[in-house]
Amino acid sequence: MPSPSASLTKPRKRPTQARAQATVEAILRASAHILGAEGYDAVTTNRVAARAGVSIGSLYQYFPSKEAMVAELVDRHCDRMNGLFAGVFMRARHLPPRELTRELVGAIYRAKHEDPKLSRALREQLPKVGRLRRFEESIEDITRVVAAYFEDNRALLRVPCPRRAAMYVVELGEHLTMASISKTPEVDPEVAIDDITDVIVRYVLA
Amino acid sequence: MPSPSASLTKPRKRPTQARAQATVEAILRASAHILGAEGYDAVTTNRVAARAGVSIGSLYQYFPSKEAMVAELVDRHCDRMNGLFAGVFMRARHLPPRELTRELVGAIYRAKHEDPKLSRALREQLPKVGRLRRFEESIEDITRVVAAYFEDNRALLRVPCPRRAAMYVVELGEHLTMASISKTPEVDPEVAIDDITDVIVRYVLA
Amino acid sequence: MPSPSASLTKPRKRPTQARAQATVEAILRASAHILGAEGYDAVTTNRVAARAGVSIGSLYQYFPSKEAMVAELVDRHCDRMNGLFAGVFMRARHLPPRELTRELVGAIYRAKHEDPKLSRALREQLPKVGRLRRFEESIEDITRVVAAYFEDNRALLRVPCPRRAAMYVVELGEHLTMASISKTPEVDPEVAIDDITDVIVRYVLA
Amino acid sequence: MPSPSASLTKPRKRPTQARAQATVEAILRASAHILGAEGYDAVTTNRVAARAGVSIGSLYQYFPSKEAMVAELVDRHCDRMNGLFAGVFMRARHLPPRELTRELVGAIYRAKHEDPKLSRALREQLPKVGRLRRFEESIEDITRVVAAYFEDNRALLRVPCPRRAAMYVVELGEHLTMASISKTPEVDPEVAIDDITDVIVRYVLA
DNA sequence: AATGAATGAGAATTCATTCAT
DNA sequence: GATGAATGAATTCTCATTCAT
Repeated sequence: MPSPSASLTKPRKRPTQARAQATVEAILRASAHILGAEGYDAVTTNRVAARAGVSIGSLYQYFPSKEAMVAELVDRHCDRMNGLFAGVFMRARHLPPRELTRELVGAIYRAKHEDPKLSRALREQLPKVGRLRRFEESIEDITRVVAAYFEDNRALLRVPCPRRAAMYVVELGEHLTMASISKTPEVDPEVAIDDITDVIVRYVLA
Repeated sequence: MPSPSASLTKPRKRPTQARAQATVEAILRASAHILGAEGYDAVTTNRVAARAGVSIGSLYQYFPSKEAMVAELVDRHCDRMNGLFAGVFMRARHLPPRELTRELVGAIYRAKHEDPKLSRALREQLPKVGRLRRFEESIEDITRVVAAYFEDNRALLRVPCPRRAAMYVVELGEHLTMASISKTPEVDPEVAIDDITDVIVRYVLA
Repeated sequence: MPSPSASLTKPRKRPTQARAQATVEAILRASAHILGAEGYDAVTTNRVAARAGVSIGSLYQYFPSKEAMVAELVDRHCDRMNGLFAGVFMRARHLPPRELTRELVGAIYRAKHEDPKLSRALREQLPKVGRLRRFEESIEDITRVVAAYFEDNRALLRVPCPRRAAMYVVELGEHLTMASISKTPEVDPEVAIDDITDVIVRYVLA
Repeated sequence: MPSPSASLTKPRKRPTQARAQATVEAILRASAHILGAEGYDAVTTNRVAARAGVSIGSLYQYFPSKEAMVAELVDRHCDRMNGLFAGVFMRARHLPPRELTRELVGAIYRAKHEDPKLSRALREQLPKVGRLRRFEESIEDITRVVAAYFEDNRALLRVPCPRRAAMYVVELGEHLTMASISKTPEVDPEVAIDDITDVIVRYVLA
């Protein structure tokens, strides 16, 4: 029995057979490709189905709408980023602040760097796809983690308000990685990561 | 100044020009309103014409396409921002770097503050292709000005590459003002401007 | 400014030009034809537009949905029937009961007889088209008129409850005309009208 | 009766048949439910299969098409109604006409009363083509029985044409029961049955 | 026999744009 | 110039039905 709160962007059915799983993956891969290469408006359900080598009907078996399909892409992307952040933070939390920061920025940077245009498109289509709230929540989660870290390490901190500093830092980390990847993908990642780390660290540390 | 005895029924300028101007303004105002309030997808030519109190035919009299219409909006916005930036920069370029930065951030902040939603839509929702790329180009213009300033004042600079530093600084100024206005509108503008200035200055200055 | 309560079946715009009026009529004529000849499922917007010699876009200029289009057909039909009933009742209310009844039945019968299949389809598609309520209200109106007449002429009445008698009579008049027209369109209208009148009169009159 | 010593693990009938029967019943029950509750348009083969707890493949194992499935529903309903009518008619055919009529109306009334919405949907919402015409045919069958009775009892008859009288009477019985059940469910069934009987008898009998 | 994944024709609807008046 | 009626390609989505496993 499906949940009564089934939303418009909730996947339609859990594919159980391997074949179905493959279909879903093919669809998502096709969406991602078109979205990255030509932008959201080029993502039409028929094109996605065609590129996935699947009938349009199959697409709608698994996704109730075009938005749901892209939302799934967004969800996976967010999950991946959140997981990455949490994982690196766990592993590196006892490093000195600069190194910790560099690890975090580096992880995010490299993840987005794999497909800059897709990352950007995903970020931009959040509102259309009803995932803005979810994304903001995950940003807030991260901000909370950072703020807690700042509270615990006030001695290192240059700025007075840990809460607001955390917000700036997260905003800044998110945005500068994105901007750097979109606008200067040719710059050596290590250099870009250094720069972004630098912006953050200089602002925050005593 | 025309003679005061000119017939009251004879308009001073060719009426067509004055009326045409009014029509164009009404159209752009309507586009801007819809764009800010409901986003780019809601900006349809028919709706714009309706809201502007103008027939769809007239809209196409003045704009050859929807893209041209929105491009005009973008152009004006960019012209205004660039003018603002250039003006403040001219006036304040001999202030100490921190004050100069603060002036610039403040100007941008206040300009965006007038219509946060429109500013945001203009920045985030427009397709990044064709004439609508103008926004990005205008950012690049500003970046060039900043980079030139950095080149001229290398002595003050902490970071090695003025070009890249300029990019980070502009992105950061752009984005943090927007984020601050949208996400923490309750914070005193002066405080927000101070913080953003701080982020920039700490990063850049020796 | 359109009414804020604009419903899904409310026509989209009042056509003002003669050409537009002609378009609307052509669309409605085409709908009516297909509905009568092949039933509701055959009424597709594209077919209607094609048959009306009009583009699909034009159809949607005037009707926000397929339902709205058929609803307009229903509305016109109901208006016509109500008007007919009211008109005949006014004109014939002082005739002896049997003649009055015959006039009313005859008017309805002849109106429906013009296009039996269309009348039937219209009647059957009321729920799908969101006009059930409206139809029922107009039946209730008529029932009230009949009930009032019965109250005023209790002496003639055989049955005890004028209210319920009115309901039976209207139900019966509605349905028997419909059934007679659909199932035995070959029977001489005058005979059918006599029969139906007879059913009603025998039941009701002392 | 099979031997009581038959192995308990060996089903008495070929299991396939019993299971198949159960499947068919489940499918028909599901169709009937959806048809009654949400109307014919909501009856989709996939939904029916889901509600029946059966795969769509199985549904097509037992019914070659959607039409066949609904036709089976109609057939059963008609068989039941015709059987009921025939049974009561057999049993009561020698009662005086008024009592006979009352028996028949009562039987129909009670049968429809069991599931008014399904009865109504069956009558009003099904396409009148192909195998689904069966409903109309079944009405015609009943009409023939009534007509035959009228022929055999011309002496009692007030109206000249037994054939047409039969049609009116059946339509009227059908429709007034339905209307009474749907529109005035609060009225005591016995009273409603009396009224309907009265309409019929007054019309027909000398 | 059963399953459920896959199919695809076909339906409704939108919206930038054209053009006759 | 202005108007607004008309256009139709393009898009989303449904649902009866087939078929491989």
